[in-house]
Formats: sequence, C-alpha cells, structure tokens
Amino acid sequence: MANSLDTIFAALADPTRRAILSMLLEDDMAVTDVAEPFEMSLAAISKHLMILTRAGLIAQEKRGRVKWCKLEPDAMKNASVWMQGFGQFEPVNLDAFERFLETELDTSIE
Amino acid sequence: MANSLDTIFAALADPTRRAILSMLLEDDMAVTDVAEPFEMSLAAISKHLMILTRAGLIAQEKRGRVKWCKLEPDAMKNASVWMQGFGQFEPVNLDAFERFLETELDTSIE
DNA sequence: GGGATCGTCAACCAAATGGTTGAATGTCTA
DNA sequence: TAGACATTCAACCATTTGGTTGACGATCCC
Repeated sequence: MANSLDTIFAALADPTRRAILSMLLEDDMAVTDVAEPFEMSLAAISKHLMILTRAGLIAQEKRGRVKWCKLEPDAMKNASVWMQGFGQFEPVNLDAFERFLETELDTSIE
Repeated sequence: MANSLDTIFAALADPTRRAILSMLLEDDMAVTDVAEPFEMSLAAISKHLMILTRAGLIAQEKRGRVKWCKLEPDAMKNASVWMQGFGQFEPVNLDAFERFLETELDTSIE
C-alpha cells in the first residue's frame, strides 16, 4: 500500500532524502537541480526521488524534458499523527525546525 | 550521535518495532512478554529492542534476571518537530491514532 | 548444588539498500 | 537533421538488515 508508515519512515531515514525534502520546502525543482549540491551521481539522486515519490512525500511531473519535483506535505500527516500519540510535545517551535534544517543540510550535503 | 533522525526514523520504519512501541504505550514489559505475541524468535525481538534502545525510543532496565522495557516518548520529539515543519497538520486526532494502532497490530503481529 | 528461566552472543543466511558506470530514451534547439 | 541536454534503465558491487539456530552467562528457587 502506498503512503504506509513503512515506506514513509524508511524514506525519511536517509539524510540525503531529508535534505532533498528540505530543499523542496523552498521551491519546486528539476531533478538536475536537486542533484547539483550533492556529490553523488545523478542516477543515485533519481533513485532517491523515486523512493520519496513511492512514499508519497513528493510528486513528480514531467514538462518537456524536465521533470519537476514538488513537496507533497500531506503524506507526512499519517506519520505525524502516529508519532504524536506517544507523547504530548510542545507546540511546534519553528526556530528549532530551522536550526534542524541548517545542521541537516551541512552534514548531509557532502 | 544517538537520537539522530537517521536512527529514529530507521527504527520506526519496521512494523514489528512500531508494534512493540504500541504495546509499551500500555505498560512497561519484560523482554519475554514483548516477544510473546510475535512469531519470530526471542533473539530477533532482542535485536529489535536493541535498535529501539539505540534510537532512544525505549529504555531497558535490568532487575534481577528480568529486563524491563519502557517507552521513552521524548526521543520522538525531535523527529516530530522536524516533520511538522513540512505542513500544518490538524490538531492531533486521537481516534485516528487508535485506529492506526489496531490495524498496525493486526498486520504486524502474525 | 542443580535445574528451570531470562536474555544475549556468535555465526550464519537471504534479501534489501545505496552507490557506481555506461548505455538508452526522449526532448529541445540551432 | 544533428547535437546537446534531462532523466532513467540495467548490470553490477559492497554493506546493512532482519531473520535463524545453538551455545552461553546470569539469576531465581527447590
């Protein structure tokens, strides 16, 4: 089944894929542009994007020869609901979130 | 680093481990009792518990010959904050959460 | 002490994962 | 039409993962 917790959490477990999601938070991007900051091959990034797509975390739309990737934030909702059942967390702290993004990008883009 | 998003999401990606966390939501349990509803070996469950412990999602404490496992809900907080940055989700729906638990237990305990 | 119980360790195995390279496909543009 | 560009496919490789079994170290209790 698509959007299962299995595939969503597995997709999120990889730092490269989380970095890609963070990048897409800014704007939609073409595959080549997604791949640019990473040191791995374009084919590897293509595989990562396929995994994110199968998990429902992003959507890909081909226009001409360019395939655009955009965030699909609803897919994380199931997982988020599941997680929040385990504790009452403080209201979302967006400052903390932005610090996460910075350190994540620093450590995963290499 | 312990409690990194890598290890937390990887730990959550396995249905057996999520089922274990759901069971521990009810009460602390000994390793043998955790293993009881599953069809796999005790050694396999022991490995799963080690992965959950390394991720910081549970804590294990040995009293006598029995090792007690208890939920450590704070560890999910980082991951939850990270996820919520990607969208404004509705306030937590605990009914939906309980339905998740039921279907998850049905499909992962075999 | 001796036997049952609790849990882990070690060695092993099959399958999945994350990466590579090179060829192939499709599309734009001069 | 030819070439450049965007992306994926296919084959391959090393490592990790999730499971098994059997032996082992503690601990409880008679």
